[in-house]
Amino acid sequence: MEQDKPKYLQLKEYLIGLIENNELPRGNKIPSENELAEKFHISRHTVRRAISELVNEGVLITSQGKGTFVNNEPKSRQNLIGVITTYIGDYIFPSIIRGIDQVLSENGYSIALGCTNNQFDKERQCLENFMKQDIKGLIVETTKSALPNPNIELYDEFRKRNIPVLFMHGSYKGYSASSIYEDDVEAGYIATKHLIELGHRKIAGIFKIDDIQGHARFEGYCRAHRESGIDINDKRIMWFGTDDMLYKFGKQSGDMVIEFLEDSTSLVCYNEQISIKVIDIIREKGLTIPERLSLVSFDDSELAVASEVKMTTVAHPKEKLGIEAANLMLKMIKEGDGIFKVKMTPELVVRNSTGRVNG
Amino acid sequence: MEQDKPKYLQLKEYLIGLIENNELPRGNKIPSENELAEKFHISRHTVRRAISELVNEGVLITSQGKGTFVNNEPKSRQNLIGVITTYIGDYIFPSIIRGIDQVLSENGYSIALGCTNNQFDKERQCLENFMKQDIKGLIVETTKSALPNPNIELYDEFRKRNIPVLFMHGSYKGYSASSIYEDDVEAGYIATKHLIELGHRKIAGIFKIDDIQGHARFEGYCRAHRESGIDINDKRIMWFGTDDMLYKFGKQSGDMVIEFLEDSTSLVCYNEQISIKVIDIIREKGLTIPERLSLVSFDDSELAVASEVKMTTVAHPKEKLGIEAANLMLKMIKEGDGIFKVKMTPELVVRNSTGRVNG
DNA sequence: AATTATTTGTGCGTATGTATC
DNA sequence: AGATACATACGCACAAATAAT
Repeated sequence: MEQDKPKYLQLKEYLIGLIENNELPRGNKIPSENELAEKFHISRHTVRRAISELVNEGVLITSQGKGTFVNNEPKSRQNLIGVITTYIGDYIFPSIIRGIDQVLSENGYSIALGCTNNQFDKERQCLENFMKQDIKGLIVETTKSALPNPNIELYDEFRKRNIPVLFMHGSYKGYSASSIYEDDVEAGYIATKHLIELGHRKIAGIFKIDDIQGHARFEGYCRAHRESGIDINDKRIMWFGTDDMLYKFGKQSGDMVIEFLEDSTSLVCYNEQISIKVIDIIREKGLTIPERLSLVSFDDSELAVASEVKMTTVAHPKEKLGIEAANLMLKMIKEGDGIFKVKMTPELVVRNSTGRVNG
Repeated sequence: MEQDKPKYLQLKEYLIGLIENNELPRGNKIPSENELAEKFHISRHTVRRAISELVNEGVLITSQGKGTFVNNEPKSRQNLIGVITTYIGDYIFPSIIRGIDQVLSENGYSIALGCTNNQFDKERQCLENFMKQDIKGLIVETTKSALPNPNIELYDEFRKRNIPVLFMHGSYKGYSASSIYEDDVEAGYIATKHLIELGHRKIAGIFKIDDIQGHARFEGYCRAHRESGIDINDKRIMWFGTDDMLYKFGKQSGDMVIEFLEDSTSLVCYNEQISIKVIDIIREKGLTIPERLSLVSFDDSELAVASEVKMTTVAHPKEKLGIEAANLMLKMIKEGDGIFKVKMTPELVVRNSTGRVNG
């Protein structure tokens, strides 16, 4: 033997080597304790120690009177990837998960799921749960991504343990990490550009204030305006947050929304859950889309074609984003550290909620 | 000491007892090996064996030169519950998962997710993945539940390992297991009954053929007819499967659907994904709901109120079903074996897709 | 700063028990 | 019944880390 390593460790390595080189195939009997002791001129006690540790690690199985055997099913590898999403009612969530699951399950991984309901304390709970699981990677849809995050230290802890973390839909401000996201600035840009090309100049916008996606889409909205030399009027912008979302677009707020849209000929609307409600409000007032108001939405979910008015919308990559996220995660697991950024390009889907401006 | 158990096992139990009774609080030093050996009149070797096993189990931590200590963070328990769903695009899926997650995360469990896309081979893959994970329980939304299942042996394997299995949305035919489900017969019944009470006698039905839910809703449909002495006409029943679903209700099939509905004044429609498409087809022909056709749907998802016609529908318990499923799972884990059946009652939500029959 | 006692880690030898073939 | 192989158990010696003197 070699070096000054403990003899029982040397024997362990020797046995593992034999198994890995297939000189001791699965299920085979290994030499008896006495044989090993004799061969390496060590005591049987020392042999037993090496074997007992390998048994504990699930590599070997001992059977009194029969012998010691190489375990057929190697250690049950954990192969879990943690996935944290925000508000699971997020209507594009199932597509994303499906994409992730598709890739991961093919590679022998499973998804461990947690949802935050877009609340920091729930996010923390998820992270702490996953910390106890032996996950191999973490994919996180950011919670209230436009705000500073109080759970950064936990994310650091994962990285300290060499567990790669991948953010979806934008990472936290000022926190450097791998991320995969739709190019939301571009999405906001092409949505607005489409309306401008149809002759619209009075373009209202509804955006989400506590998600970075809302900020980005707004930025695209602004860029399209600037590029075309159209001034942006603050009165045409409405912001909403996770908390007042239900209220602001409920039945009781119909008049407020109508008033907000009064002076505009078109609307860039944050997502289809909101768009559906806006369409309802407008229809109830006897107004029509796109004649009275052209509307561009985002995501291209089931809801985009659920209404009689089929929405013109900027399609979110959804399932494809999930697939790419999973592939990137596998790469990160393989290659170890490094910060990756993947940006996915959105596409405009023109249906019949938009038309040339009237008058 | 006692009995004829191996001495090292007796010592292990003694130490575990001390820890559990808090006589050796977390982080404390336990007596040294020599002290224990002396106290119990056993050799130090035997003491070491007991301690080394406890170290391996994560109960103790040894430190050369310092001593042996009770581990502060007891073994990172796995606490994973496997959840298998069918086609994840199932539009009520997010709600169910949210319900499950809500309960499980509060109890320190995480969800391991897999989806089958309603295909048996994918279901098998999920089960095999979970077999390798050390899951504590399994909640399964049945795949093609009306057909015999080729993966029964795998479910048996879980039960052999004392991992409780809970089926959602009906268990497999002829397989006795715990299950939690909406009372779909009742759902079909109250949907049909509602139409009958509005004076309808010519009630068409669209049902899914390869899910047991489709069969059950159809059964309720039949019962309501029988009870009211109305004959069922086979020509008013349309069946569809997972595979021909997209085709049967796509644009190209509009005429076929219209022809199918020609002689009926109302429709009981399997779910809202289908209902939305039927509504579209009808609207394109210039017909109106509920004047020309009253429609009752199932599930009460986002889609039910997405269209201009707000659907009368039988509300699926969704989130509540998820919550109940998770609670039942926790109970099964605690109490061990036993077969539980939980039936949840659906409720009719009357909106404006149904009206009194004309003429 | 060096010494010493304590505690765990490594290693050998031996004996007996028990399951399997 | 006997040989073989693992399981339990005792005793001893020395190494290495730690803490207290």
